[in-house]
Amino acid sequence: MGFNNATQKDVATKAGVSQATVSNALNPSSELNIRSQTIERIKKVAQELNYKPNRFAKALRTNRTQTLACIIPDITNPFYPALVKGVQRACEAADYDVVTLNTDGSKDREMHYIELVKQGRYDGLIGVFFNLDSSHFEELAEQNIPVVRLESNASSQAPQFFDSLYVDDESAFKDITQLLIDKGHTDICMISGKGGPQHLRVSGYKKALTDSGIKPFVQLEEEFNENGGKMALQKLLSKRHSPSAIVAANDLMAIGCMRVIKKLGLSIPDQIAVTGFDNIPAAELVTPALTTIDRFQEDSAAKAAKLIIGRLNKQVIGQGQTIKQPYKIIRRDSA
Amino acid sequence: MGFNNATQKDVATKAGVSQATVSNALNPSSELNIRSQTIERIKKVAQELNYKPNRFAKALRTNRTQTLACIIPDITNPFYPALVKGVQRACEAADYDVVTLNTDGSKDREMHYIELVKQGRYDGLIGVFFNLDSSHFEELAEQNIPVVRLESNASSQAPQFFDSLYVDDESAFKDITQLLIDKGHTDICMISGKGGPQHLRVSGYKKALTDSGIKPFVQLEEEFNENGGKMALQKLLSKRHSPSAIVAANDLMAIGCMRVIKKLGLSIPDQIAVTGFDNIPAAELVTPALTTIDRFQEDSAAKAAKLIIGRLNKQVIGQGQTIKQPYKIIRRDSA
DNA sequence: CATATTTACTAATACGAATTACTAATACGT
DNA sequence: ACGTATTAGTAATTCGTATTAGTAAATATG
Repeated sequence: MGFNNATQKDVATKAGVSQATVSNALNPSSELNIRSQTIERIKKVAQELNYKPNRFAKALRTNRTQTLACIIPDITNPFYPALVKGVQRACEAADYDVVTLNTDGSKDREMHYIELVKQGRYDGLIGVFFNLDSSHFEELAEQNIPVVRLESNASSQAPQFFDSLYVDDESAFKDITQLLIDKGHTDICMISGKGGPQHLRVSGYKKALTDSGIKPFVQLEEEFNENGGKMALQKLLSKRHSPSAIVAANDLMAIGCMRVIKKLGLSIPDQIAVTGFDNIPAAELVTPALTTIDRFQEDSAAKAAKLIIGRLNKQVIGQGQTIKQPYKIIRRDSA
Repeated sequence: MGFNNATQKDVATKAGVSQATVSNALNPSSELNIRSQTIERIKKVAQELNYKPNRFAKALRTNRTQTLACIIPDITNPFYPALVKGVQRACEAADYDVVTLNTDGSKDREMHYIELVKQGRYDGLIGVFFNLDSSHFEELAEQNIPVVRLESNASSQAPQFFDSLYVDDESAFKDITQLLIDKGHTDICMISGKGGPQHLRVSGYKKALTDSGIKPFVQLEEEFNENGGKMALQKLLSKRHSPSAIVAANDLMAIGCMRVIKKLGLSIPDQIAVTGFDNIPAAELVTPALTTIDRFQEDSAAKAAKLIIGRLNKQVIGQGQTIKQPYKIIRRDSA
């Protein structure tokens, strides 16, 4: 298992200096004086021997693991791969490893992974949490372990133990509902799951309607996936006549809902228009292609990772920030 | 950064023994004799102090990192999340971390990551490689770093430097083509990308046709994604009259192809039937739902991870194995 | 009963890098 | 010319664990 790796000692011997000097020469942060020609010589030898610092020795000494945790509900949920990729991209550039952990959206698992981070297994974490509030991150903050949460609203309470990148879901849903209103729809319903951020989406939908004097109708469902979308629409139709447009809380629900509409022989968007949220890959593959909202997951996540690394390098300091991220309506054929 | 973690020394002091004894008591693999009551006492104290071994110290000493690399082309390709999840599931159970690395399908990046593994950064690797052959894994084998490749055919040449889990693509495509034949199709074309495993898929398709005396027609395209599917079908239709069925080399190509068919106003499957391969999540979301082949990615990948861990624990020894994995035709509405 | 063996541990060291404390040589100020 | 800085390094120690080499006491053997 992993032999033949040159160590600082090997470099030192070949360059005719001590191990300490190699360490200092290669870590320019050091305060010690070394002649620049010596530094050059050492660097050259290091290159010749293909010296790569042993990150475990380094971690042991410095308490820095060069590894970040990326904690998400479920990598097989099509919303998350782009997020993970953004984190990986930013981390690769800085030679950080990233370990992706799935919580399944359960509080126990969210707390379990936080625990691992507290134990110093990772230098920082980027995460999407459904069940934790600010206080769960206090100890992490005390230990100086930076955290970025990717969220759906501005988490406002001070003290802020973490950085927060959020998309203004309420405003996004107000916008997409407005899009439907502008297209002349006067009967617009919403289907949504019951989970965390979803009430903001509902409230955005309602705000747009109130401004236009349209009466809201919201059908909630436990699951917020494709099946939830199917169920919600069926319940909705059993309660009232069919609306001219449906705002779904996310793409998966929208797609489930489209399935039911098509099965009923109704046309999309002519008889019922449908909108989603997330712009998952399948959104442009379904028929008709789904009108939805992109949250630029990959870029936001990359930004999150850079922020963490910035804090680890003391380039970013001070209180946790709450930073709004952009979104964009993607007009396709379903509305 | 990660203080307040109890060490073996702390446990030793509190239990009134030496650090070495703690180490030995907690690592039952050791050959030393320790009274079982002493072991119990140490374990109890360890629990009280919430002792967690420092995995970097451990890694430094043992050259074992408790981390596996999972090397794939692209986490945002819908085929891979399930695979990654399978690996994560198996690794979590054994307290291994998994670092997921994206190669973008490029040879440079594939080799780059192999290099990292050689440096001892990970204990083993599970990977999908498009551009590497057996010889690239020889050094890894010499260093006793176990490798499992997830492949599309039995890689046969001895000496076998790695384990291989493969799905018999040729046979799968023979089967799905046969399904179309059995449904009465007599004009079946195939669209495919040019990349690695795809020629086996083409040859499976051809074999089925030859047995039935139908003339094959294959349209190749550079990209093997949705766009590749679109392009391939357009080229195909510019060269010959439209077939009654199309076998696509994967789901993404099938979906692209379906888009073109629908745009032409032809019905699926009545005028043209379409089949895919992979059973990505979008396959059941498109309209009509795609008939395709499931490769049980998640389970295979979990098996791969367990195999790696088995080798690391010396529970599995000997030459690399080549193990066939199951597949299953998923009949939906597109064929 | 004297010696060999086993039992149950401890002391010392190693892993590779970072860091603290030290030293030898040169330069500087008065 | 003498004491003080500065320069350019080195030696020794540390991080937490695993392991090798002991050791002291208890037990077995002839």
